[in-house]
Formats: sequence, structure tokens, C-alpha cells
Amino acid sequence: MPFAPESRALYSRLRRWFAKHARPLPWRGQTDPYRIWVSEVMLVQTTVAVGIKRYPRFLKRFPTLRSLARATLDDVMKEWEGLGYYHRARYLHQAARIIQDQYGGVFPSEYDEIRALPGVGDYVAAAVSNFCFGTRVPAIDANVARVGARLFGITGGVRNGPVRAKVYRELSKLMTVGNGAIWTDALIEVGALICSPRSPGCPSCPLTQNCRAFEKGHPDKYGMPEARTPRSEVQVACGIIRRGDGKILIAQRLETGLLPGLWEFPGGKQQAREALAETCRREIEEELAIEVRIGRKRMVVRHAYSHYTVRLHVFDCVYLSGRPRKIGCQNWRWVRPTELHALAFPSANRAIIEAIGGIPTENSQS
DNA sequence: TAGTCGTGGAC
DNA sequence: TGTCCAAGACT
Repeated sequence: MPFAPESRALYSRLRRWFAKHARPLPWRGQTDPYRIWVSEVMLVQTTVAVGIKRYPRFLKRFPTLRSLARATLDDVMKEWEGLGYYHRARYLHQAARIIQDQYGGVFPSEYDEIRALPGVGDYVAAAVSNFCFGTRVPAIDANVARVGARLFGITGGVRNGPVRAKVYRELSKLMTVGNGAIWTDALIEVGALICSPRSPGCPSCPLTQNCRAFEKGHPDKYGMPEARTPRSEVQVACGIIRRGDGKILIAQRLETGLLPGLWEFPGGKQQAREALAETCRREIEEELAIEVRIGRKRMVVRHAYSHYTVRLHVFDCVYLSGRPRKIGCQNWRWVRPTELHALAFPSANRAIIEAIGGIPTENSQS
């Protein structure tokens, strides 16, 4: 155990710092695996500020594993609306049913069982195991990867597999003492509050005396992500399709790909040398096999996704003929504007819903 | 391995 | 306004 003395001192400083500076967060200090699991999945690539708002609401809607397992997927998607990365909600629902069916409703306690649940990767499995089942497994999220790379003086982009493997190895050596939950929580908190990507606050960091990057004088030269590929812009057209009784036609997206299972105003991407009104007409025909007359452009919505940005050109349309068919969508529905609030829509559609007199969903607004 | 998958907050 | 990024997982 060559690292034990150093580990103990480091852990001790970390634990004391955490006890004094940790933010009070709604999921902090809990040990119910269902609640911890929900928090970890919700916080994947999601800011703490958003989590603080949405986590309590999710638990109020689905207080227990059983309630989540018994819910319809549509209800879960509605609750997840605005959080993004919607496959997380689908996996959450799936996994709840697996635990209900295969584990008698009792959350599995072995790391390998937790890791095998859909939507649970190395990080979430380690975190749940440490917070709820007393283990000491390095849980490497973006914070811990950055803190670890600096602490151990590991060069290279932190999203890089080999770099993360080194952090894992070194952290395993340190985590032979102390409490795994505190290790995990405290390392993440150091990354969030002190060891930030751009300007690490070394003077107030509990790890400074052990930090190789600090020792070398350039902490910000370590633990940085590799550059991201630039985003392109795509033109999209969609239609507010009305018929005589005032109802509007909406479609439910396919279960795979972008925004799986969410509802939307029918439309799609512009092709080369195509007028946007024609894009709108063509996409609606291809998706639903109906004919519409394209009216005036109602609005343009700009929206940024992970890998590209879109300009969404919204046209007023009049329904002409044909019974809608599920060709490029998994479902469709004629609804009154006041019914839209019950269904999950992408955030980019919020302005459209508001414009046509639907009740705007209050998700993620400040 | 590298691309895909959203969104809002911070600056 | 633009850019970066967050308690990653999956294919």
C-alpha cells in the first residue's frame, strides 16, 4: 500500500473541504438508489441549475420506482420535456420496468447489475454504487476527469479514452481509504466550484499540495477537452396545418434518432435548390401522405442542437385532402391548440405553440 | 473510435 | 449576439 499515507491525508483534506463548502443540492445526502439513479441520469450533460428545478418535480410526479414503471412512456416523455437527450427518459422508463420485473422492484445492489441497466454507463453505475451501496469505485464524469488529469499531471484531451483510463487507475489507488460517496461527491464538487476548465482556483483548492499540474505551474494546460467540430446550419420548414373545425395536425417523431417520440409540427429539411414553401409541402406529403395548401410564412425560429443549428421556417397551411398515414412518423393527431400542453414537444416548438394560442409549457423558463 | 444525441446557463 | 459546456451513454 505505497499510497496509503498520502491517500489518507488527501482524503482527509478533501472531506473537510467538502463538509465546509458543499452546496445544498436536492439529491445530496440521499441514499435511496431510485432517487440517486434519477438524479444521475437527469444530470447527464445537464447543468446543476436545471437539475435543481426539474429533479424535485420529477420525483413529485414519479415518487417511486413502481410509479415510474407503471407510467406510460408518453407521461414520462412529457415530464422530461425540455431536458433534452430524450433517450435518457426512454431508458429510465425501460430500466424501471426491468427492475420491477426482474428484481421484484428492488433496485439491484451489485455494480455489474446496475451497469447492465439501459442508459447506465460506467459513470452512473459507479456513482449509484458509491452513493447507495458503500463501494469505492472511481466515478469519472467531466469534473473528475478534469480534476484527475490535473492532480495526476496527465496530458491529453479529457474526453479521450486512454486519459480517462489513466485517471481511473490513479484514482483507484487513492480510493483505498475513506468513504466512496464522499470521494465521489467531493471530487465532483471540487471540479464544479474550484477546478474549473478555464481558470482553476488553485489557492482555495484542497488538493493543491498533491496536484502535479499546479506543481508544474500550468494547471490550465491539463484537463482540457479537445476542440469540437464546428456546427453547420440547416434550413427546416414545417406547417401549422389547419382544417375547417380549427383543429391542427401534429405528428409524433419516430422512436429513433433526434428527438425520439416527441410531437411536432410536420415538416423537414430543405433540399438543394428548393424553395422553403415547397420544402414544407413536400415534407408533409412524404411524412403523412396528405395534400396541403401552403399559406404565408408565420415565423422563423432559430435553434441550436448539439451538432448543427436550424432555422425553422413556419408556414400556415390549409388541409386539402387525404387521410394522414404513418409514413415518416409513428403517430399523428388532430388537436385543438388548447390540447397541445398535454404532449411533449421539442423546445424549438415552444414559440410556435404560443403563437397559435396553445398553453405554453413552463418547462425550463426562468 | 468518432458521431449522435438537446438544452439552458454562463460569459 | 456567439461560444462553450454540463454528475455521459450508445452505436
